[in-house]
Amino acid sequence: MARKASETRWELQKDRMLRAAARCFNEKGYSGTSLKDVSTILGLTDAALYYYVRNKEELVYLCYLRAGDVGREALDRAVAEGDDGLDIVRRYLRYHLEVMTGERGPIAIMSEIPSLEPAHREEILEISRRHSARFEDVIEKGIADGSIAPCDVRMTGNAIMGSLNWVPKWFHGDAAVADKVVAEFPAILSAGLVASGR
Amino acid sequence: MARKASETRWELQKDRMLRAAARCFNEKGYSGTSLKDVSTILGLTDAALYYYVRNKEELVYLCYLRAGDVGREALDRAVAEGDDGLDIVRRYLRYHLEVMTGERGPIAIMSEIPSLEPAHREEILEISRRHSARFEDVIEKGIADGSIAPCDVRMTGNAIMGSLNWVPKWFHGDAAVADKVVAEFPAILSAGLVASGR
DNA sequence: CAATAATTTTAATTCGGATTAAAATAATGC
DNA sequence: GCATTATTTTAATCCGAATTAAAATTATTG
Repeated sequence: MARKASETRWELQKDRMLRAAARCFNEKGYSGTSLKDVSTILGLTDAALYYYVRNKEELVYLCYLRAGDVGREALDRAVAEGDDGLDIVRRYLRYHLEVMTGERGPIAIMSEIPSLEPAHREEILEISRRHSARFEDVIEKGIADGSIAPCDVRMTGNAIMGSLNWVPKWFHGDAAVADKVVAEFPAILSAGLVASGR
Repeated sequence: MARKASETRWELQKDRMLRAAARCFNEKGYSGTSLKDVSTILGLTDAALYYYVRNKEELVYLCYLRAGDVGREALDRAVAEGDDGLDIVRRYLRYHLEVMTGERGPIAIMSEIPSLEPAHREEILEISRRHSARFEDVIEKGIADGSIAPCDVRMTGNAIMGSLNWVPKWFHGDAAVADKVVAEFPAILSAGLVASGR
């Protein structure tokens, strides 16, 4: 109830909880994850989670909100720092993958949006749609500036984002693999975009 | 598609059930799907499903087995009919996508392997691993025959399979989109593989 | 048509994990 | 050290979907 005075500690614990939950959801699936699984990672009792969250649905919702933030921040940064469209795509992929496979991870795969309650579902869907649209805009920009070969922007976006979204399914925290993912994936996923003559 | 000449009514209904279940699982998530959701699509009562399957876990398991079959058949056919490594990759993608987006679909996304019971889980994991390994072999073959540019085979395989696995997440049966997916995806996903000079 | 098997339904029951309330412990400010 | 607030636990309860058993319906076969 009270959540004013010591927001720092509260938020730290809550963030730990969200990371633990994301890990469970990604690895064990949503239905396979009980609140006990999450709380055990934190060294707590399942009931303790209700101090931070109203219910399991909200736990998923917050994981997805966090996932959305991470994606948006990566794209923001790529747009801010990047050069032409192709460069922005590659930076975005690298930045996003760095977080996914790094200390702030894991990031929840948004597999269970439909089981969110309507208001939350709409919000997450909107975030998701907006992110895809922004990414497609970058591809279009790349086509316009000549760095990216003309292509079906929607399908290409779907292809790249799908691959990215699936990463947490097979990446499970191995640091050596993380380096390889960050090093290889941006090039692999953007290889098909490169305009001829580059 | 190796369909038996005479399929019993039981087998036909069971197949309908598996497709209905795959659709529910993909669209509503596993936890969001009740047996009632599946049975309603078939015009049945939830309890009727138990005539075809021992329990919900087995329903998932059979959906995944089916998904595995579809992938294997597509790869078999691509290997049988294809030319060099790159051609096999492209055919595989096309064949697999044709089934995913066609009449036999939808195909279940294997998101909930961890919640399968141990024996089933191991079996599905093994099928999944074998499929990935076969796909990576094709990429290696392509590198050897010069059709595919040298690359990190494991990462490249992960990238392509991830994108493929995610398709049922955003494709929901629109025939026009299906055509576009089949037409565009194989090229998009294999574009990065092409050896220079092709 | 009778008889048997196949399929589905009705009507419970079960069961595990989510949720809650109250109590206990730990932290913090004065 | 005392009072207040923050955090966690204990110990239920709740709830809904999975599951089951028996009955009812529908198909099949000789």
